[in-house]
Amino acid sequence: MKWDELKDQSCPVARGLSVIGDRWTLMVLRDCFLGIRRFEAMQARLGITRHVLADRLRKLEADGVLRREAYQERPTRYEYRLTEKGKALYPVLVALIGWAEDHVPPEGETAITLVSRETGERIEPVLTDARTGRPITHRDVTAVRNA
Amino acid sequence: MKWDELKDQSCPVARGLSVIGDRWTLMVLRDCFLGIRRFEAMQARLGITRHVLADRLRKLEADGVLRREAYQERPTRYEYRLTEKGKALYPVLVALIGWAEDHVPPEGETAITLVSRETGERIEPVLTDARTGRPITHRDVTAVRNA
DNA sequence: TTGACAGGTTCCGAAAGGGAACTTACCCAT
DNA sequence: ATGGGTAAGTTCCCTTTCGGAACCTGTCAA
Repeated sequence: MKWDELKDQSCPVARGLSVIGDRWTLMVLRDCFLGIRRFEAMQARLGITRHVLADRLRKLEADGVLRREAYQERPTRYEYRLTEKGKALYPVLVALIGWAEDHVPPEGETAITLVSRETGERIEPVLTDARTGRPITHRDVTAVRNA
Repeated sequence: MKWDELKDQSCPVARGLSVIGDRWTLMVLRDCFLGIRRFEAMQARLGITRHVLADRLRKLEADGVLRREAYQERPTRYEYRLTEKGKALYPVLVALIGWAEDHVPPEGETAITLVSRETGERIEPVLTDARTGRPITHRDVTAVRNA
């Protein structure tokens, strides 16, 4: 299978990965959530090559995850902002952070901590079922194939 | 930056992606969660080339996400199973599924639905803070850099 | 001895990625 | 007007990775 055939698959994992499954894409989105909006800043922070960054931003815009907005004229310069669709990816990023914090120990110390904007306290992300309020693990949940 | 330098970074997103940031890795893990354990079966389901699949399985084993277990001798054949570290990735996969279901519409119909193993009812994954029980969105949470 | 099965490995050409320099278009200070 | 700085890309070249298909190994069964 080729990579671009993924988006047409019926599996939601495949469809999701067709957008964010790339090596750099979630790193770009991490920076977006941190408020980084400009090409130069992203390139400097990520260490990604300019060519690849330009390509990823184009794709993310095409997929509706980012939107490009002119922040000055003459010369026209654009910055990249998360759309609602992009902001909806936050739980994916947080789930990944939670896993990495628990299972992929850093060399030195962890750079960021997620805190409540309101109380300033550290948060502990856990995925729950909105209906029952109970945590979701692979033991409680099973996937059924739709007929 | 090269890809394999990522695992040494202080950012948990980078560390997480150093393990599962690859194009195919989460697809492989999806199959693992569905109970697929053998090379041939994965290769047939994923359409990934055998070479890349062998490589990914090796890396996932080296990272402690999968463990290889002999299921027969003469000739020795191995199957791949999720470790606890691997099982802990379930929320990441579910968060991705949730996002894709809401924001990346399929061509036809969605192949799988997550249901409670107990009640059989459809679940609605939502990321919450274990302390307060409240949903986590980018609006409620902010990242602070550790000094 | 031929074939099937399972889990790989090997080979090749094609596509993607890394690194660095170049381009465009403007502003500002000398 | 000349040179330097800023920002967002693009272009070039070379290396790495990927996709596709064939081949290998060990065993059993017909």
